[in-house]
Amino acid sequence: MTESRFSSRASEGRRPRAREGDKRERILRAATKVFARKGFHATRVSEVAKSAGVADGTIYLYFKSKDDLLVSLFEDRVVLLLATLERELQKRETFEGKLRCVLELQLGLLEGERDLAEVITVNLRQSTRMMKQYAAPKFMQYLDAIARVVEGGQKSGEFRVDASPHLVARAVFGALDGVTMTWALGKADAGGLSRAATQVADIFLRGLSARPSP
Amino acid sequence: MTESRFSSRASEGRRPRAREGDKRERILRAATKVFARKGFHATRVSEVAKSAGVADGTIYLYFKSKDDLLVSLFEDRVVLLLATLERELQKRETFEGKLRCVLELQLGLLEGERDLAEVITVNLRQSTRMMKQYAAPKFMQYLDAIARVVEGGQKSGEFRVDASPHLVARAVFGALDGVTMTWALGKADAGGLSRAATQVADIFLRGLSARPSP
Amino acid sequence: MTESRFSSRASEGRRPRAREGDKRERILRAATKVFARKGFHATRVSEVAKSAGVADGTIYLYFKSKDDLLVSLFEDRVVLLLATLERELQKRETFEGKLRCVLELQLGLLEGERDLAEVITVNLRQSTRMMKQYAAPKFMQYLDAIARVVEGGQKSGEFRVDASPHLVARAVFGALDGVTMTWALGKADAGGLSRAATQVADIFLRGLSARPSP
Amino acid sequence: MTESRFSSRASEGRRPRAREGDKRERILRAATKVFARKGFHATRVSEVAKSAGVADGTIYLYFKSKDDLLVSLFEDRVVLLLATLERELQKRETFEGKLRCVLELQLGLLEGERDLAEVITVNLRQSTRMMKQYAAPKFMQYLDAIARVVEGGQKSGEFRVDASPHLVARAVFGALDGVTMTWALGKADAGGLSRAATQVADIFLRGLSARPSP
DNA sequence: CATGAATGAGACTTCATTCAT
DNA sequence: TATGAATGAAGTCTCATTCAT
Repeated sequence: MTESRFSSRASEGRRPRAREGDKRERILRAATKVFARKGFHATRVSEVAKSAGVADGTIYLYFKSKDDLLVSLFEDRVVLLLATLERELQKRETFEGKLRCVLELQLGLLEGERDLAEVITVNLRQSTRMMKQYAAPKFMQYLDAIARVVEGGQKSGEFRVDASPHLVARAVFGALDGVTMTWALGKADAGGLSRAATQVADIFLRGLSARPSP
Repeated sequence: MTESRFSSRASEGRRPRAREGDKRERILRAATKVFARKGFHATRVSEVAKSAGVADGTIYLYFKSKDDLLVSLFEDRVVLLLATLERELQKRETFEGKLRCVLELQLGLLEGERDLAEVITVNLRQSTRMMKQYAAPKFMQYLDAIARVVEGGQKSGEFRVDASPHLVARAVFGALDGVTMTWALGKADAGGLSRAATQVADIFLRGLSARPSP
Repeated sequence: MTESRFSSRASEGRRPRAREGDKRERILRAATKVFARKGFHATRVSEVAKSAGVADGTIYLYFKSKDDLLVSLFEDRVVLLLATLERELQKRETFEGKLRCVLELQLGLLEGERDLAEVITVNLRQSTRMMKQYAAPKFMQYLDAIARVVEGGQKSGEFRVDASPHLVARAVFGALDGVTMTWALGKADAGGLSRAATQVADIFLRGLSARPSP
Repeated sequence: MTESRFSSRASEGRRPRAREGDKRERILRAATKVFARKGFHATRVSEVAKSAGVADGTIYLYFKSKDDLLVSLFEDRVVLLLATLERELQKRETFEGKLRCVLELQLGLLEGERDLAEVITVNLRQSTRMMKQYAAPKFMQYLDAIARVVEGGQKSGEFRVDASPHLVARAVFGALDGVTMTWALGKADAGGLSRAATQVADIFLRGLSARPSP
């Protein structure tokens, strides 16, 4: 994973071209940690600043507002999922493989990043404006990607056709989200998400299969 | 479902014995509506008051704080789900029937109550204290109930045994939560959730089935 | 001391002519107790009501406002001191006797009424408007009475003349106030104030004496 | 008495290290003025802020709460009296001199600071928590210092022994407090307190004297 | 006369954001 | 770039007072 993941799409027009290109990153990392621990609203900008080892004002050199911190977090980390997903989906031949890929990616990317997982599954929903105006479209885009896999599988004859692709997409995403949330809020044991991915994939794939189970 | 579902278990020890016993209820209903529309944090107590047609201070005669409003909402409406679930599960013979029951109830109860659905799937997560200290245990309790159904099905031979009951429970809950969330945030077409319940149930049941699909 | 001490001078125009003429009194007594315990501002009207065993609204049938409660307390209990003082002063022959009378009355009246003592020495000052607009004039009137005793003693040759009567009055009053306050805030041992009166009187009388001490 | 008397011992751990080291001082001065004029409870924090020429929020950079403002006022200004008293008492040879010193200091320190005098004699008592938990102990400490002077005088044979040192201390303090209060609430004529100190001292000293007056 | 649920003005305090240094 | 003291708008909640019953 190169610097590309810290692409500057977000918060367009930021000033610092960054000699030490890591200050923005430090802030983002600190935000993830503190947001996960205390929740978005309960977290003070000054706490993120202290945790990042910068002055309060410095945050505003890299982010437009506290909300932008959350948006940028989403942008920088989650958008990555979409890009990776599209790329990986190409590589798989079967739609079964593609769907399994979706599951593995969504869970695999968060494995080992418990804080990020918690922010995405729990905290992201704390900002309504974000959910409705910003994150929702991204979610939809992601759900569409999943839905296309399902639809493709139906056309190819791999998946049963008596299920709405979009509904399935929502169910798949929700299932993974639910698994991740309880994992993040609970024990968060190592390897838990990877193992979960396989099991959940098995269930969905069998459930969607056009062919009788063996 | 009669008025009894709005029992006043929550916030025990409230003062007013209420000449018109519906003031507390009016506030709760207003809160659900406004929270769904603007989100918990973005909603001002005064907005709930205005929407309920009472004075700001009146809210504090029935609820300890703004947070308590959300807790009570959860208590009064969602806890109901648990009770109903336990009751309904008894009536079903097969575990397939029981699992289908879970799905139908979770979605069915929210059908027609879009605001409530949105509050539960989105807004409830806006209060971290609530999520971690209060709602989480309730969720766990609910998940346990689902897990027990899965476990029972495995023992009876109805369900395949190569899936962790708790993981399945999380996936099932998450899938329904995801479906509800997109429904609440999106079109929320009539009957959508009921139809969804059937389809999602089909997928999970087939996915979990111990017998080869026909 | 007859019912006359609960004369209805205060809060002129009160409605209740009182079948049970003790409700106003109960409220006043409750107010004294609660004010002494928690302070005037920290005391809620509802607390006085509960302590008096009446409804909140009932208080407003007997008193115009919370402030009026304090004013009335002052009126009903302290104004009594002035009246008694004037009466008693007449009976004493010497000015030494008159001054001793002042001391004994001020302390004697509060002896056994610790709550009242605390309200007067401490709580009364919590309402600025009261201090400046209401109590101050009463204090001045009381101080004047003391000053006249001193002045009389000076003219009669009993007291030394090199001390301002008004200053002495303030010092005497303050000394008693200080003794009362520490008594009320502290141990408040029985008989303490009476014994104190004698000692303080001895000091002031010797200090003011025109004749060399024996 | 230099600026050093406004040392910043109080509210330890304040954030601002203060570019212009007088902002805290400005707030304290403004608070003294406004508290004296309107009373503690009737004064709004925003009024203190306006009077100090700072924003409302700035007050909370230097003081934890409105109450802390009063406590700090007490700390910064009154505690000084104790320190000065102990120091000055050392310098006097006779106990007569020491007692006179107490009187002169207590009144002298407030002379010219009418607002402060009013806050201490009147407003300080407006916060019950303050009186009981905070100020009372300080008062006791101060009273003890006076009592020790009296006791010393009795042992040295300067003062008569038929008076409780603690009672005398309370009377002395009260007398000065009473004089100050009426001075602050009333005319507050220049030099009044100094002249008063001498007269009150004369009375108390003669009253306490072990030897016959000349 | 009595009640106590309801009112609503207004206070304290927080904290995201700014800007002079 | 970086800082962090200062700002001030705005929210939650309290509580004296009212008034329909």
